[in-house]
Amino acid sequence: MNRRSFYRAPEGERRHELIEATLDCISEFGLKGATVRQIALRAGVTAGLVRHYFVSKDQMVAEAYRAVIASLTEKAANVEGDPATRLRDFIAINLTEPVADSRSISLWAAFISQVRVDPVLAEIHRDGYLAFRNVLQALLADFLAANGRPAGPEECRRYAIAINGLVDGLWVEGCLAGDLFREGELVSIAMASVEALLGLPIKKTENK
Amino acid sequence: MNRRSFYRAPEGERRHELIEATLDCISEFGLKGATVRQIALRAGVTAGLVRHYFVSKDQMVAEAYRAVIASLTEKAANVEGDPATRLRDFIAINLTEPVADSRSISLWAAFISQVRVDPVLAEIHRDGYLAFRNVLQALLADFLAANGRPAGPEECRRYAIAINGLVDGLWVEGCLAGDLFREGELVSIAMASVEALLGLPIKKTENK
DNA sequence: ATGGCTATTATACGCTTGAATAATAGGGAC
DNA sequence: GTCCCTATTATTCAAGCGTATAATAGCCAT
Repeated sequence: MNRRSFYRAPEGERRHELIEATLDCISEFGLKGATVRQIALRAGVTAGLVRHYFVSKDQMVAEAYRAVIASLTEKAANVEGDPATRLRDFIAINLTEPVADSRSISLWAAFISQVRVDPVLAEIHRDGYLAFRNVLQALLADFLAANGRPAGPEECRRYAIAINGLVDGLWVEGCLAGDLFREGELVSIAMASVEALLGLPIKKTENK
Repeated sequence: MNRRSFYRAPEGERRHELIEATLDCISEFGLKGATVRQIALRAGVTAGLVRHYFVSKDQMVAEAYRAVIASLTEKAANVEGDPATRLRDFIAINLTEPVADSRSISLWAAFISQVRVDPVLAEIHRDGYLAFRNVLQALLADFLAANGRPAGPEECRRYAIAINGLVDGLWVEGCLAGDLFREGELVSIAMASVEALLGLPIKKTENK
């Protein structure tokens, strides 16, 4: 008796809540501090429920990682407009919130640190990385073609590797020490750098 | 009786062994798997000894992080020769072993993921990052001056942020998926990218 | 050689962990 | 309404955690 009352949630909703709670805990307390009990507390349920939705805590964490990768990727992949606009937006999206914030990099780093330990996470990571880079590579191919500098796959690959590195590196810098930079400074540096790398302007221009 | 025989090590040596064992365990099993017992096993001692050298496991981990930062930084900071050579070496060192390998990034990520959790680690990180970037910034200032393009602190800062991001990003890419790149490919891409960013050649030339 | 200091081992303790189980409450079908 | 299914709570368990304490072995000074 005196048992706590509760809301009986639809499966998808509850799973989503649990995954979000998992990510909250990992970002706030680290992988070590993200215990089943802490996660359940955050999700507003009791610990036993986790095992009703996931076969193990590890599986729940892996699914949470998929969610992180997806959220970091999807925003950047959905840019629209002409090639120059898409390229600019791609850069800006990745270097401003919500993609660039301390929660994101905490999660990213927590999972990266497990890539050597857990082959499941390693595979999730590799898939996400290649997908991300391929989006960028296609974007660069379009942009170069539209600006009278069509490039073969090999050249695009090298550009994609370099610009991906640049954007990722600036993303890390911004996430970890955003206060060391002025508002919009990283985006501005990234834009100028990409222009220098490609040897082409990507600024918005009235050339219609 | 029947107590295990042991070697009575000098303090510095034993501390160093314990810290190395800590790093080995973190890189192989993650922060979660780096337990006092596992670390002691790796170091060839029993668990109790840890507390003889460190006031807590957390303190030992923090010192281990300092060691990581130092090893990632010192090699890059000790480049010698004329400015162009130093710049080239700086890039090459950071993108080849032993700085660029999967163990390094596992350790780096494990600690980064704790920056939000543990203020001590956060401070260690920030100090290391700024030191690293300042080395690069000084290096760029020298290089630009030596090539007839002297630049003020603000311009050097922007270049340092961009190139630091580029090198860090390529470092991450290489550490996590070295097999996706050809031998020396990342270094080659980095060299070409830095030349494009600065608008100056950094290749070895016979211009004496 | 031997006495004394301490680095090291060995063992135990209290706590937290992920997981398993049993009891119960929510809510749709009828 | 009442029955039935199952999502959820409550409780328990063994294992592993970091730490504390006491016994002991290595080794230097004498």
